[in-house]
Amino acid sequence: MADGASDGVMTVKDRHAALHETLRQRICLLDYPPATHLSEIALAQEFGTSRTPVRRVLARLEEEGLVQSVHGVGTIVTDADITELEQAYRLRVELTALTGTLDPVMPGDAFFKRLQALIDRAFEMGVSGTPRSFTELDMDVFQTLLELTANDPLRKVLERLYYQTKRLWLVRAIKAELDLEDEYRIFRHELEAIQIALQSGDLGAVAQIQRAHISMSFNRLVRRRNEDATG
Amino acid sequence: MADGASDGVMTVKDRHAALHETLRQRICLLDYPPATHLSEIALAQEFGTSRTPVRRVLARLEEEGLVQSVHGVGTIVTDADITELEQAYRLRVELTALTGTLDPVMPGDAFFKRLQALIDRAFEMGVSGTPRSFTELDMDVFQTLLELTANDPLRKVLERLYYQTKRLWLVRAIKAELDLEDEYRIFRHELEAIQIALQSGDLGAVAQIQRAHISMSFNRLVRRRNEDATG
DNA sequence: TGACAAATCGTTGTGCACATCAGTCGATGA
DNA sequence: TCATCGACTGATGTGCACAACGATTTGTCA
Repeated sequence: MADGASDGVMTVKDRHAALHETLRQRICLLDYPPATHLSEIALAQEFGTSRTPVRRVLARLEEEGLVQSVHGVGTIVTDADITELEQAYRLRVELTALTGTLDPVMPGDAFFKRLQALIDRAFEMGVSGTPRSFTELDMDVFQTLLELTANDPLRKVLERLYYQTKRLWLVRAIKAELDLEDEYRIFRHELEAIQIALQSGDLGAVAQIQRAHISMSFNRLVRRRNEDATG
Repeated sequence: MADGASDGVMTVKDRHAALHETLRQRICLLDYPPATHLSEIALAQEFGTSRTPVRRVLARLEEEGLVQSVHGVGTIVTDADITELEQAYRLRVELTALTGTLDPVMPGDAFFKRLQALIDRAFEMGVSGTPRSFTELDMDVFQTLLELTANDPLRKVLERLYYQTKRLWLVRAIKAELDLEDEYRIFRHELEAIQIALQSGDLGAVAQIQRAHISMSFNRLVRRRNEDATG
């Protein structure tokens, strides 16, 4: 991971960013499931520091809506509730479309190779992949495709919304409330479509494809919820 | 200001929010001009607390791009540079348009009265208003119009972008690099247009009007910069 | 036996002392 | 006189002890 500078030095902000990324990963991969109590002291000991830097990271995670700190109670991982995250999801859909119109950047050859490697990973995984490994792949794909826009504020906001909403899918997938075979197949198809659009040099199309798939993914989540409710 | 709960109690998060709002206001109204060194100790003494809560607020302001903390140097108010904020401005333009399509809410009578009061303030100010008092009015208008959408993530992002970009205008206005009479007149016209669209019940039109004016405002800032460069 | 109250435990929030770092001023030597 | 090195100053970052707070448990009385 691109933690520190090109040297081996770990400056203050690097450690902060590394810890933030680690905890965010653990929360979104459900290593810390919703309602988990995070101990500041335990985290401080694990990372060989004191509570102060840990608290700073937890405060940032609270701003991002992934945890919630209550005085006298603890720092609890927030629940991934679809009704509360629907607004975030719909905003994410619209913002994804903007990546095609706000400062799109045509990538170089190295990008195409990385994308091909990601597609290979998706096909190798096939149907044997676990929901967790699939989510890890999805995160890598997201971070990669984020490079297609140079608009930094847009990237920051999209990253926020992505990690806010991504747990919804993983929770449902682990509970076997989703047709995983369908999900994997659709994802592979999306990757190929994006590759085709990229080879055509149409970054607007890439954005629209992503937008469509995010929207469809949300609809599948909602549909399954409604079916469970009526069934 | 809606600081605490309905009671007079000031809980922890209320104090945090109040301090954050205060400092943000001071930065965006140029009480702390760009490059100002903010002293954690001085702020702690002013607000009758210690450095710890102040540092938490400053960290949040740094996330929002209003200040920058450097170890061994200090916490400095960031520069309001138009080239760096152009991406944020363009994103703000597009997001403003989304307020008309993502969870728009038709306001009640109380809202119309508040809007009329704001319009009255704008006309009373006329040409005698200072750039600062004009910005204060603009902030109140922004916060009011933000209620026209119920999409909370969208509101949070828009608020962020607004305070990031608003200093650009005020800096130019104070340096008399803008035609203030024009700016005031256009703003009053925008308010009336919004009122008309609201009375028609067309929230999408309200969003488009705002979008157009934000875009035009940015273009006036850019145009003036280019003229100064060539002149 | 049940209900209520007080003590206890663990947690986050705060304050303070110290470590660490960058910029500056001044002494010192060529 | 100028350059260079070093101490000094003031800032943010960190660690630790304590305060404030909420949930739980336990003890007591009706």
